[in-house]
Amino acid sequence: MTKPRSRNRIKQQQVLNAATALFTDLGYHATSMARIAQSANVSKQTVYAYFSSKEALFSAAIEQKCDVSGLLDINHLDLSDPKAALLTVAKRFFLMVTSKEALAVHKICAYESKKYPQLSELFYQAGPERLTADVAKLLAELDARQLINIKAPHIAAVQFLLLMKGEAWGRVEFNTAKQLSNEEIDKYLSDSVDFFWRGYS
Amino acid sequence: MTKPRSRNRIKQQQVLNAATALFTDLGYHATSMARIAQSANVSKQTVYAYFSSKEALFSAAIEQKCDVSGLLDINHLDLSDPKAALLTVAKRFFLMVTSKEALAVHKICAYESKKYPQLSELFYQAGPERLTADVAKLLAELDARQLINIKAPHIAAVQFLLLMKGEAWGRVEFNTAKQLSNEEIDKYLSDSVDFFWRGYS
DNA sequence: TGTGCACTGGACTGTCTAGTCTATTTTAGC
DNA sequence: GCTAAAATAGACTAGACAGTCCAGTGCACA
Repeated sequence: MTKPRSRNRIKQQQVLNAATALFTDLGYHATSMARIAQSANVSKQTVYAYFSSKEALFSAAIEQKCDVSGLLDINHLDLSDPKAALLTVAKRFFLMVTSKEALAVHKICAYESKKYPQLSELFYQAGPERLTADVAKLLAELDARQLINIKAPHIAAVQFLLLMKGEAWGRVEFNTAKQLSNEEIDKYLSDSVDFFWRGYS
Repeated sequence: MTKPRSRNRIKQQQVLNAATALFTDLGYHATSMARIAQSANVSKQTVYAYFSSKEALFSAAIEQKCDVSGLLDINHLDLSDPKAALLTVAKRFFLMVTSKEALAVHKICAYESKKYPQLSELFYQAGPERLTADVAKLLAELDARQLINIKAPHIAAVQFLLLMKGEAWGRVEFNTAKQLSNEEIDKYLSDSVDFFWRGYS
């Protein structure tokens, strides 16, 4: 029953998409296979034709949301104004990291990291590690052009990304009553880019 | 059956402790009431005598782990060497935030923040908000003594704490195969305190 | 010594859900 | 149009688990 037969890849994708939406929205336990089938407009039997178990479907569903390659798009930045370039990266990163989907995947991978260690490993590599590498590359480039003074780009990249999460990220993650305004966030990001710049100039 | 009768508060605490241990270890769904009763050396009936439902017990169990007051102990620091004081705070913070218990509570509150919004609110206030306020107070004191130049202590405190999580925190959170050594962590923390200091001197 | 409360253990109910099975219908290629 | 694979609806099994019920035990206090 596990083997995906040849014909209809579309159904498989329907199932996967429905599963991703439900898992990230409701979590693992609150999402039933029946509900996934219903939401995908497919019979339960079909779900099991493509995915051998709930666990397998869960893994496949989360996996397809882990990848963030190209998100910061660091290769198309105008480096003539390096601080502005960093601010652009900071804003892209912040938007991504506070997006509903990214947060959901983050939570679910962290929570299920015991049950699915290979999944959280995958998340970490395709997510944080990838982003850090991108930023490190950018910082190394700025250093090579003598626009900034960074001898350990990886560490600096870690610091940069952590900084840019700010208070707002935690507040979104825990869905607190008080949320920061866009103005506060913009100010925080630009202050933090300045701060980062001062530390490495 | 909901009312806790007068006599035996000890049993109630036994139940609560067992529940906390199991919930933080296994998560909400994987922890059954029967198992809690067993682990507390108590009958299921007794569990229900003190806590009206699984949800109520869960809330009570997590609540008792949220509080981190006094953890950084900022009032007994030697401020004659401010950078050393910051490094001390950084180390305390890092140890706390990567501890098994803190991570478990963090994950569970984030994951269940939709189902238990009041719980994640409580966590945020008793945890991150509290720690940030402590650090902000310390930074304001350093500023008052003209040892550092910080006009927005709250923001600087947010930055400080984010920085000190480092790469190691994420790796512990997601339980990645590669973990950083104590030497790497110590180096990162002291580098980051230096970096923070440069940004605000 | 007797009364009543706290507690125990285990049986029991109802519900939910992963996963299977069957009989039937749809679809695609020849 | 024929055939076989693919899909469907829905019934069904089996197990887990929240929460209740009950009959009985032990302890505290008067």
